[in-house]
Amino acid sequence: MVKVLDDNADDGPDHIGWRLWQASRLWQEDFVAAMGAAGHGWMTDARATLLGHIGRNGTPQSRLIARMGISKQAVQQLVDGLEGEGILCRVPAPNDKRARIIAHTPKGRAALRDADRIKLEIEERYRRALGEEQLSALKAALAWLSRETGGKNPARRG
Amino acid sequence: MVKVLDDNADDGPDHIGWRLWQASRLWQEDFVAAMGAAGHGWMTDARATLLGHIGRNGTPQSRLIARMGISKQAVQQLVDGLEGEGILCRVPAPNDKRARIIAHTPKGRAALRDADRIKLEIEERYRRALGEEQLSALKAALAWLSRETGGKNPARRG
DNA sequence: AAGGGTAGTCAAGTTTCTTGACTAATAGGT
DNA sequence: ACCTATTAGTCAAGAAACTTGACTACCCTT
Repeated sequence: MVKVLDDNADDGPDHIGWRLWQASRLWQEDFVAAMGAAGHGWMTDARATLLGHIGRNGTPQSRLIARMGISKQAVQQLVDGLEGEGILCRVPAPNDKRARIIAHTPKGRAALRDADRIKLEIEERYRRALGEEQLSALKAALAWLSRETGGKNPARRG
Repeated sequence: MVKVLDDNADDGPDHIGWRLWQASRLWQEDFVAAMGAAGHGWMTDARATLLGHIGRNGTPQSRLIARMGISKQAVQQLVDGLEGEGILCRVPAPNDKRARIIAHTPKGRAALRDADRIKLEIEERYRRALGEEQLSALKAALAWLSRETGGKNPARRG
């Protein structure tokens, strides 16, 4: 009879995928919490990700779709929600009557400033703990993973 | 009139949180795809995360809840699903008539073997690309982030 | 002007995770 | 033994973040 011993009783799994998931989740929790504390209670993980892809002068919705690796309908629904919150607005594109530019409202720009500040604060916290060298290595490694494994993500299908 | 120039037209945002999210997502995509190819088409991101927390000899549901940082109902539903797929089963705990041990079925153990292999394959791919040194640095940095920022996660409420 | 690809919308459904309300068993103090 | 608080788990309902499928409107090429 085998002794009933839980072989990962201590601290959970240990493969790199789990660590990535965990770290990502914790970063987002931190970020959303800090944004909430700064008065932007509407912020969520998914919205933060979307907003990160929108430039200061706006970004065509089609480009958001191409970049984010999720379906165009998902992007649309996220934008719908943020439009409803008064953070984003859709303006017609000058060249193409089909296209819309997703841009920040004044309220959105205020949130953007706070978000940028908070991102830097979190990164600074990481830097203090890991040290400049290890943080740089982390960023470099993640950059490779995003580029190499993610480069082939062909905007999905329709 | 400002020139309409999208300031992140090239490759998206660049803060560490986004990189973590991206890397995590790509790992999971790889893993789920490889598991699907190995005949385990029922595998999803969330299920992979849950299964990673279950020891070879089973793990009490309450411990899963404490570890995973999600609500007990979420764990329950995930387990329900995997029980329905024939991957997991709930056996009564010997000491405590309330408790249930979540354990693998034979089918679940087969999946576990494939999962372990695939995790190693993905990690090996990362190792070839990043080199041993950079991969170690990545793992060390992620370990810190999980431990330090995540240690205070008090099993939520509920 | 015709046909094919692109930009976006509408509708409906799935997965994953949430809060709230509940039952049953255990643990501790009196 | 008895009451109470805590712990383990379930049931029900719902929100968030996605998905596929079907559609319209526009652009570009031939």
